[in-house]
Amino acid sequence: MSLKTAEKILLTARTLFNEQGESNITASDIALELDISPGNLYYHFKGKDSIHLALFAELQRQLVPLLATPVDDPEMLAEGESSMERCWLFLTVVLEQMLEYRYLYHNPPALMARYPEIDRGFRRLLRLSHATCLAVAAALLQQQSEDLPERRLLTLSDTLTLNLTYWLSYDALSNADQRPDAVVHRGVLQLLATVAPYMGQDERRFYDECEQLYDRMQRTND
Amino acid sequence: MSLKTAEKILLTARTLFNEQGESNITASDIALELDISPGNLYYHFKGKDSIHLALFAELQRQLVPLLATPVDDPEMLAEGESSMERCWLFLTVVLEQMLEYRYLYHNPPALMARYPEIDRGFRRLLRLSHATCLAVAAALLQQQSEDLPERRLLTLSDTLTLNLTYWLSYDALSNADQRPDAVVHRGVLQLLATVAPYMGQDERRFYDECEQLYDRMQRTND
DNA sequence: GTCTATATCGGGATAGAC
DNA sequence: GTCTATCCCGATATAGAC
Repeated sequence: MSLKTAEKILLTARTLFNEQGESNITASDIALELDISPGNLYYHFKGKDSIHLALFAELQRQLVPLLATPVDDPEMLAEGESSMERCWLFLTVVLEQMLEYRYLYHNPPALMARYPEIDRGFRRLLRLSHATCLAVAAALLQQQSEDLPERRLLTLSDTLTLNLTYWLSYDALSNADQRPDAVVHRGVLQLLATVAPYMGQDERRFYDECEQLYDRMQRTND
Repeated sequence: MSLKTAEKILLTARTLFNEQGESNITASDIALELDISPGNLYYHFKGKDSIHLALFAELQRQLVPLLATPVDDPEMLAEGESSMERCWLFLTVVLEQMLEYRYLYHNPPALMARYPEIDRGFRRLLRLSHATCLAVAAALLQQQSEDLPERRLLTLSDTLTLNLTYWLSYDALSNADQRPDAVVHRGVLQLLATVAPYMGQDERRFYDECEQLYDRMQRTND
């Protein structure tokens, strides 16, 4: 715990937001959890507002370059025979990153309404996600004999983006009983499942293996 | 405007919640909008809490029977040749109903954290939606030669449920520029698109027609 | 049923000592 | 940098007159 106070505040705030929901946490709660005084917190950040902006800036710094990778360099996912493995890994990393800031994905409109900056940023993030999903879909389908019409590919990317964006919320609501540490795996599987029906034999086989692997993981839970 | 005050309060609250976000509206805002005093509002409802519970009860009263229809009576969607038309209509009605209470879907965790009753109810609603989506998928795929393995059908229902639940939020974020009155149509199309790759020739043709119809609608917007 | 007036409470924010 | 003490304000909630 050699973090500076400012950093500790951001980390604690993020954790509390994730665990109890952003709207249920006050500046004093954060100070209390950290065993510092509210006054001290206000010395570092001018209230919840500037904490929120700082956290969102953090998320952008980490997620934007990550999401942009396959857009800037389509070869990254597509080349070789193992596009499936690459996509699987890539989506895992993305979802794990999102998980760290999941409070944001649980309730975008609330923050967007309060902070125009977050509003613009989140929409930008969503557009980027769409481009990323398009790249993922293209990589997975590249070895198909007949390729999808442009229109279909865009609709598929829409579905992928929606699933990616809201998976953490949906899973929290519907799979409360299952292993919480497998949220990310379930999410990746869900995304791959969306593309699965379009895939050829090889890719399908890999997907089936993932499915079985996941089922085995689930069983060890009982 | 022959509604009783209590009913007017619920209607106004719901409208304001939908337009400006639940967390940004206070009890006084509702009173102000209605041109009644805050005291009067508190005579009818003991604060925002009881308004929220009343609104959620309303939603349940309307949505539960609707979602349950195809679960209780699978023939409703499946019989005849026109299962596609029936599903299309059914999903339209469901989404329109959800649209009336969209503030809830924009931010489930916030309300669920505050009201255990809504927490239980929303999870119940989600389970029911899943069953409903399963029935819809089954109806659309009934005329397939080879039928989907159980596992795949469940995953598909998961995708449909997620898309149904979060479509209104996603559309509000990403399609702000497009016709707002077509949210529901876009949503239905999105849901059908998810099932499309599994469908046979006839169903596919109907879906393609929907797609073209929608595109024409969009163009009249310019 | 509806109003006005008022009490209460909690979170946001600042001043000034250490 | 950190603390204590305090102020401010908006939202919730109640009392009592009409």
